Amino acid sequence: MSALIPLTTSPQTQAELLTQAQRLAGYSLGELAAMAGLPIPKDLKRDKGWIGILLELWLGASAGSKPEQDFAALGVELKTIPIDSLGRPLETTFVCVAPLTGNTGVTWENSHIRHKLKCVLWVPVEGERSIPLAERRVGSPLLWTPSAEEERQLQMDWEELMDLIVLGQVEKITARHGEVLQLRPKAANSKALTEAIGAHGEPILTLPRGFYLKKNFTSALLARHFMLQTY
DNA sequence: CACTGATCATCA
DNA sequence: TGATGATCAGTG
Repeated sequence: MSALIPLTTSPQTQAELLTQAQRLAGYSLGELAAMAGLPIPKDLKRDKGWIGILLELWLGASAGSKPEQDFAALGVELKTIPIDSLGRPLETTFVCVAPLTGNTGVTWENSHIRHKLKCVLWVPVEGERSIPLAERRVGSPLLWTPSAEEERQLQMDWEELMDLIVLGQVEKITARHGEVLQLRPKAANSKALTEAIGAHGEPILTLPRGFYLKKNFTSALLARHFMLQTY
């Protein structure tokens, strides 16, 4: 019997990473935080990334702020995803910031988002606000690589959205564009602006945008793996 | 219910 | 400012 302890060093293989993630399944966030010596906030209002940080700690991810995958050596990105009692996502999933300028030569193949989604370790966590944060439990992890169909969907949406961005229509994009991928603000607040291309090709200032996976996509992805109902 | 736009903390 | 980690909260 081995004690449950956080990985202090990066996992060396995907199998090691997955095994460690599997060991966490069933534990509450309160238990994992206590064992890791991490203070537990009352709720996530002022600590929206707290669960992600906690899981990074337990899984030996290079914690913090690197513009790379969480497990660069393994080519794996870590994503926690809040789910309801039936395993359905409660929120869209942020993937990465969308490039609004300098997109010459950018294709789906060499895009940042494709690289991010090449391999993702999904860790579902109970997310209903009726459950106190400390009592929410970690679910079974899923090491995921997009299927051909999933990648096709992502590419279609990405190309549609990027076309609009490049053509100066970024401010006309709504969250309904795209079947599985959406573009929404991703900023500190509404006063944080970034450069983009205007309707007449001129530079404009607009809210930074991010790519988010819609719930229908992540729901199906989790369902495919866990064989849960998708409705 | 999904969509919308806004927001929070931390780091370089 | 923009990258990392995301969720909040109001409206159709």
